[in-house]
Amino acid sequence: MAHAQKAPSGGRQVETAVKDENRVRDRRQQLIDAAVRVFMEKGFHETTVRDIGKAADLTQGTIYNYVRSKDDILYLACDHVVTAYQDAVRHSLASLGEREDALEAILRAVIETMYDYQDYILLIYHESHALNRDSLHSILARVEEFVDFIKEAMAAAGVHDSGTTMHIWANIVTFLPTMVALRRWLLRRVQSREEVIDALVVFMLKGLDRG
Amino acid sequence: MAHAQKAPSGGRQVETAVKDENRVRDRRQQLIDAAVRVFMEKGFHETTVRDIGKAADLTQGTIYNYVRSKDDILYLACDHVVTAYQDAVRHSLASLGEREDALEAILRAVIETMYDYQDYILLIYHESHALNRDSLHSILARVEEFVDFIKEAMAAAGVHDSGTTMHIWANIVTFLPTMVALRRWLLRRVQSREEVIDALVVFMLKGLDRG
Amino acid sequence: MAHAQKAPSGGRQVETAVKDENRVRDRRQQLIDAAVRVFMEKGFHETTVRDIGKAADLTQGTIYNYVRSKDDILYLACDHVVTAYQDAVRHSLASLGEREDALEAILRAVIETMYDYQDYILLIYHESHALNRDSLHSILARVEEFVDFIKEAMAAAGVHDSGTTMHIWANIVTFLPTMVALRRWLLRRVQSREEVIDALVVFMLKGLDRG
Amino acid sequence: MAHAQKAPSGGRQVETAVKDENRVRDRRQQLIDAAVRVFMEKGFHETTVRDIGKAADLTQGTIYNYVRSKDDILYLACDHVVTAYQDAVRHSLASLGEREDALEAILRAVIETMYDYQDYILLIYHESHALNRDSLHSILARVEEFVDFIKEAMAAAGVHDSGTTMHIWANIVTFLPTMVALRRWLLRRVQSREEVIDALVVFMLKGLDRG
DNA sequence: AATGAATGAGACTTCATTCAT
DNA sequence: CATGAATGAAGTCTCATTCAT
Repeated sequence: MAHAQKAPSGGRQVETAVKDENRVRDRRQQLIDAAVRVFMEKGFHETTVRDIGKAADLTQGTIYNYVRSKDDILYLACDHVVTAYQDAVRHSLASLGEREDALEAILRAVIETMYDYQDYILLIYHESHALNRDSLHSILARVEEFVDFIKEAMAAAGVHDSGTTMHIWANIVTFLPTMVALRRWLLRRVQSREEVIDALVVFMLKGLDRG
Repeated sequence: MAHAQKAPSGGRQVETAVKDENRVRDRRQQLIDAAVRVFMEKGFHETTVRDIGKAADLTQGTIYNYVRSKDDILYLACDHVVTAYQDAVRHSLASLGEREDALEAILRAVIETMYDYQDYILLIYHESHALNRDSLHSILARVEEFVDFIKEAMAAAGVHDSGTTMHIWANIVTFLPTMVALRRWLLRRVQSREEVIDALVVFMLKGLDRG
Repeated sequence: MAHAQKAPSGGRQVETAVKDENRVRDRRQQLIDAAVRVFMEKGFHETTVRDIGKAADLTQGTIYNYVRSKDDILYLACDHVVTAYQDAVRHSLASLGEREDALEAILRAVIETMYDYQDYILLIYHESHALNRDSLHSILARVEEFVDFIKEAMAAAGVHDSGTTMHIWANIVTFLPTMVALRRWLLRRVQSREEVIDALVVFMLKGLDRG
Repeated sequence: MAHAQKAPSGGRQVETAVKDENRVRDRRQQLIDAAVRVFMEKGFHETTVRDIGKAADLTQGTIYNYVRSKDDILYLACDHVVTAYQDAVRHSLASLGEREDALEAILRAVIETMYDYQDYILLIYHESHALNRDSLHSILARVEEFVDFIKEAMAAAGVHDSGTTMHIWANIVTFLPTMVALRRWLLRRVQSREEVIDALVVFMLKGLDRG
């Protein structure tokens, strides 16, 4: 068992045979970037480890020094992608302050970021079910955490209702925007980015009694 | 190996080596039912043609008399599943008449059917990207058709707005309910079926200015 | 799980994907003969499944229709080899009758057969530790059974002593002859087959108080 | 990469890249001890060079400074193990003197030492055929030398017969005791160490006309 | 001399598809 | 038309060995 353990904050552990942490971080990023790219293009199952290696400029043997299985790569890719999206939203909201229209700002941030990260979102929706139990749970836990984060942001923006309603609302607010990714083939034919975003913002504001 | 062609109403053609149309229909249904079942359980890529055969009580050789590839089976399964869901909604709305609350009835029908067909919906969202171009387009065409159908139903129920808004709205109405399937792992912890349905109906009514 | 089960009398089960029992028997024999040949020449670990396939005139895919793993092949080969040796001894002793010199005949049968099956015996001594637990136990059970058989034959030939002594004696009688295989590199330089056999028979007769 | 040559007394040469002979001797002993341990536990083929390194507290790179291949390690391990056993026997017999029962003492020494070195003996019988020609010949030469040593000891103890008979006898005396290792799974169920040793001594004494 | 990351050949195994019966 | 055995391409992963630092 030459593989040691590395714990990305809060996620599941992916073992590595390499000791130098900096190197692990760098090579993994190289690997993840390539994997995300090629998974988005061909899908996880159609992608071979060799494809990933080629895209990452790593030999197969080297890849397996930083990861124990192809599944690990998928996990790392999904984790990266989810984190990237959520961080982008959090970052957007960090500079929010106590504005009048905080709620609208939240909705807009969520949707706009979704627009920017469409491909990432699609990757998650297409491939996350190929994750094994542990990996999936780890990813879903991140999503849950994000839903809670949005729930709190909404509360801070003055949205109040029963717990169950807030729960559904937070789910709607985090889920409905995925439509821009999952229905883009149908939306793009008719609407521009701005139109879609505006329409969704308005729709949700009304749904949240803030129309 | 003369594969003739068979056109399932409106979809892409799947070739068969068998002449007798009735037999083709029967065997394919057998195949589809089994495939849907096993795909829902294990996923398309994890399922072997042998698995499907076992579930359908057909040998591998026989399967290939009614289908040209494993991909064909996926297409037939997806087509079946989408059609089943949409037919169920249409059926629900057929008995609608000119009620006052037609819009709410539409929304409720869409969501409730979604609840009933959760597993089917998941199958589509998980596996449709494994379809080849033609098959995917065929399925998406069905979805588009359904969105249009809902759009018209909404109009008939008195919802009027600009074309682009109606387009987005119809997309929201057909998309947001998939949340009950795609977020069930998070919703089920807190809410009952009725609560979720009611909340979604109310939310959408307001979003559509009918709250 | 397309593999059904086949139980070679008393041994562990090796699954097969093929239904026709006659075919399974024939193909397995083909496989086993080839495997024994090539294992004897190159050893189990140095032999690839492709090598076995080439020797057996079976493609790799076909092999895996009759066996689930390379380990299964080793098990089948070991089982065959042990059985062949033991059957040969039993066969020799079947025609024994109630002779005066029954004990000597037993010893001679064991040793001579060992001489004839030297290569088989070497295969067992070289590769049996590569078997997995279950397979090894199955093979060892066969050996134990054989030791008991010899023990009874010795008793029938008038050898009597305490149970523990009989146990050791039966072990010696079945073990010492393996020397002709395991020490052949050293024996062959000096002695002929007959000399070795005679010397061993005489030695054992004396050891068993029948000199 | 200039590998120089080092000759372990009388065996085949194993090259090293390191100059300092003391260091070579020390590191190799470290390596051998670890290798023997891990080979006994998992077998040669199942053991990776990394495993050996971990057990020896040496990195892979370092190992290859003292050895040219994994096969070299096996050779060193086998050589060590054979030597250890034989030295133990020789040591036992050194203090023998001109006793009446010298022959019995010899037999007892051989068997008892075999008992003590069971695991070593098993290692030889399990893995020596993985050695390459040269290495194997080197080990077998050691065995032959030992057989001759025992032959002479027997002669000194008054055992006399024709050359071929003496040769076989010496082989029996050195081979039969391996039964305590190779049949221990069957012997241990019934007999204690002392019983087995006594029975073997008695059996061999009689076989050698000294019963 | 030690380290440990990189390499890449090659092993086992799966499975969609074909085809003789 | 059904059967089910045969095929072989292709995939994942391991690991002995090398080599830059």
